[in-house]
Amino acid sequence: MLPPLVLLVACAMSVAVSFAEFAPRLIAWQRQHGRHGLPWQVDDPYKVWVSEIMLQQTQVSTVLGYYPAFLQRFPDVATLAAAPLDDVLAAWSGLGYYSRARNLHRAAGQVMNEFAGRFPDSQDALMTLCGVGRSTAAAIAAFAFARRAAILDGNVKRVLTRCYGIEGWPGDKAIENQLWTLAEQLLPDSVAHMAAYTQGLMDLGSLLCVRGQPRCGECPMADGCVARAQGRQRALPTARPRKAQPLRSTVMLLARNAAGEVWLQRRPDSGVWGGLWSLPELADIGEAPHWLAAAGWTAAPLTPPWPTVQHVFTHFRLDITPQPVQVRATAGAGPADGRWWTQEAALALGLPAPVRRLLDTRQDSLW
DNA sequence: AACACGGGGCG
DNA sequence: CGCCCAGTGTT
Repeated sequence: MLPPLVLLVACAMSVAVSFAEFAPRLIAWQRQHGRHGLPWQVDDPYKVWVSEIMLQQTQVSTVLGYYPAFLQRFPDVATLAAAPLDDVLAAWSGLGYYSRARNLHRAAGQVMNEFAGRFPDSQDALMTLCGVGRSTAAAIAAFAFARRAAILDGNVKRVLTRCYGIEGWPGDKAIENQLWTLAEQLLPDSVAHMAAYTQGLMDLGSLLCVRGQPRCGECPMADGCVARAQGRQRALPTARPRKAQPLRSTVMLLARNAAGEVWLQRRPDSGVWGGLWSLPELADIGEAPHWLAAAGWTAAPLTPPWPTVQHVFTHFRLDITPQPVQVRATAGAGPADGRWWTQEAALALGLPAPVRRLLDTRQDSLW
């Protein structure tokens, strides 16, 4: 472990890879360590386009299992456009996200009808095709037409946010705009290496700069990576903000009889705390008199509730208002699914964590 | 079980 | 125009 001062100095001195340096480093790395010989790394916009659509949300290794047969069945855009949609869907079978296949078929028709069977060669024109957004259009433009267009997919976002220490969720418009601007600033000056550069970005993001365990030791940007200098690889890109969990609230009835026992009832087998013994729950304190009457109990006037406690689940928060009530129970009375328990016996049961806390002896002073 | 993901759809 | 979704794989 380095002493704090050394870390501080290291942070202060670390400088991100300069914009001018980024592309040359990436291109050199791609030449030596990137992917080569993929079946879509050819000079044919149709083949590039099909691969880019398949590669949306699908890994290279998976696409490799489907691409050759698809290309054999639909060797060019005219064949694809003329084929029945069902044939296209059949060839797509197993790749998932079938809207991509429908869009592919529609876009083939667009190329035939609106572009006379020749793929448009600009990012903007490519974006008019169904299923082709800004990033996919840039990839096709770069690979097939050596256009100076910036891609920005999930892999690239990871590389850029880490290398340049960009904080904030990339789904935010402001952050995404910032990333697009950066992606364009990093493009190589010359159009000559656009394919290697674009492939390099994809490869770096999917081979080294991965989400879980980035292999920084092999990364060409390592010495100029802000995230690495600060040990924040895992913190970038910033995760989507957890949408505020829905807040539910409930009243838990702490009913005690003359013997000091507490009333518990078994919860339904399904749902939260399935099958556990727990306290009776009411949606509102105002229901308490009716609930007690239905139970066949004579109760003392309600005292003020205990302070609300909050319990956090993975998908929601639950505010629990504990309402104590002293009852004079008659034998056999009470809801059918419950019974009286001594405190000791109750605490030996499987209880929801907040219920256990409420029954704990430390709460005795509240009674 | 939660998170991630490019483009489309919807309000 | 901005927010959220569908559908699937990964962690």
